[in-house]
Amino acid sequence: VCSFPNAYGDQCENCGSSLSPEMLINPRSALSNAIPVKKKTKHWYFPLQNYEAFLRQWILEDHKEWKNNVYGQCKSWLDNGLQPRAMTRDSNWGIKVPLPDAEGKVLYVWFDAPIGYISATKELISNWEDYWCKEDTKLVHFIGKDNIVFHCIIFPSMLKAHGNFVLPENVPANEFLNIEGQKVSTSRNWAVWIDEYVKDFPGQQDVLRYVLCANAPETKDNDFTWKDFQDRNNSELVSIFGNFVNRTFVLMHKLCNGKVPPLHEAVADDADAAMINEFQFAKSKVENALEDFKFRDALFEVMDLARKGNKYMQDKQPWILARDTNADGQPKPEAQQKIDNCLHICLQLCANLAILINPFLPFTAKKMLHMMKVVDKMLDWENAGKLKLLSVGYSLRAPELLFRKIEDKEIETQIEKLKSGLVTGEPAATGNLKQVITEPVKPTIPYDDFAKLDLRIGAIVSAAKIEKADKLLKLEIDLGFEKRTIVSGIALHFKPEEIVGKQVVVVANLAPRKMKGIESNGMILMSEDKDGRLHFVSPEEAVNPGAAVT
RNA sequence: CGCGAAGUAGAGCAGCGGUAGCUCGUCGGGCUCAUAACCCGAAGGUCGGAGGUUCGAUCCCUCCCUUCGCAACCA
Repeated sequence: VCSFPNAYGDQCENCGSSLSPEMLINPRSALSNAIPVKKKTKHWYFPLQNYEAFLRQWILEDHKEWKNNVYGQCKSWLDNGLQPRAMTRDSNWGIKVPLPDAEGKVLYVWFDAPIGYISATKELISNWEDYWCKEDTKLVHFIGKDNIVFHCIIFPSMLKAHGNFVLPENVPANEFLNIEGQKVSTSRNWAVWIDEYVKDFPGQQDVLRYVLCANAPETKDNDFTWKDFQDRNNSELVSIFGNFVNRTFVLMHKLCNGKVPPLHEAVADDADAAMINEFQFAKSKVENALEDFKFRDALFEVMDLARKGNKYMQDKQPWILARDTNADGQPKPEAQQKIDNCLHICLQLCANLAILINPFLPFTAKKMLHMMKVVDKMLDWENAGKLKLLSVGYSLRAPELLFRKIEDKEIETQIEKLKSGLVTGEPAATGNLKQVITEPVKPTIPYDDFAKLDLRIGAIVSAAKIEKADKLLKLEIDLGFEKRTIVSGIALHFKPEEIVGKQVVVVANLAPRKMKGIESNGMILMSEDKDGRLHFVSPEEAVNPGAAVT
């Protein structure tokens, strides 16, 4: 349609046209550059169209609560009409089709991958059927947006066809998470590798968990940035959550002899009651958010409870009450009772926070258990919302910091690491046009400016070092219609004898210039890679010298 | 070209017909048990753009722009 040379067999990245493979002009293999040949083949199909009615009812009517992106995508597929889908491929690797007449056939990825979910369960536990076949099982697929149709249309149809398996209850597909503005790519090494993270931030696994959850792309694509990682750690985990737990423990040791103080009903006030109510309230808010797959909101509610704890303690000011002393320097009994009440509630709140944060930050919950000297069992979810998790009179350990501040320098190191590890310029053969921008793109120019350049293919006829010049080579270039002398600053990168015969791109109408007394008539185009090495820009295969580059 | 999702303060998100809000960040003041929180105050948004419906639109309609995804021998 637009004659874009790198158009794929399904869609053109340039003009966006949908293409069938046969519509391609002059098709080429991206790997070998060979001309494709049409072949006859045979495949096994799944009659997806037979499940259209079922899917319409099941998704469009019975699961209106699914997320916008998921529901919309499914509706679009169903409205366009389902087609039979090939479940086999011709390939020399993969899961072989176990049929006598299926030589050279393997199963389609999306046929065997989801079945793999089931076999993985089987591998793991003996009662695997409880997870896949019982009516009260809730199957939920946590996926990214690019996999929606496979988990909502194809796999459910397969399960339905079999008949004995439960269907997904929900498929809360997320959008994409980028890193520092660019798409994650392990092949380009644009990623945060867990093993390296653990080395660089030992014991801080929960920080990454926190940031990834708090910033999850639940409704739109999102960015992971190291700055945000630092901010969320320092201002939320350290200052709000960590600080609340820390100040509670410090005060408990200072004002209550390191023991859980009693709650004196006689002096308890509305603020105490209100704070206690928040326990149960927070529990149900977290619970509801989790049930709705709103993990960001759920985590926010946990933090919000810690925030309320900070405020409660601030309003109570036990450290001020402690100044109301008798002659012996000890707080008066009534003051002490108020202090007891405040810290009793703050400590029970810490226990509650441990339970609520456990699904998100398990290591942090464990640390808190240690400080509180209680058993793992306390973290059971049904304990959330309760007031008497820590027994009165029980002595607790000294506080240990749950989180530590992350310094600017650490963040800079990570950003540097990320950028320096980036692998740029994927092979052109992959047809990937989205190159990494290593330096800013120059201002836009009109086409006419570009047209002023006369670029030609030339062949290097001879090359020689120029005396008293480290970097210069004197090249004779054959442009077909004439031979030219061009001086090029590439002597540090190539030996003269190595480059003779090579075809290169020449700027043919560049103003002549003298270098070391030799007149250079043109310029050779080079590309510099991330290691500073130079590479010729050359035609993929030999063309006639003088050919224009446009 | 088409289809789906998204575009709201520096960042991350709510709101979805009636004076634009939350968390974090920024600036000023108070307080201080704490890796400091909390309180008070302030700055910062023509809610992607243009039309339309309405007494009134971030919210409804139309068109447009931008980003991501959309049947792979990738999972």
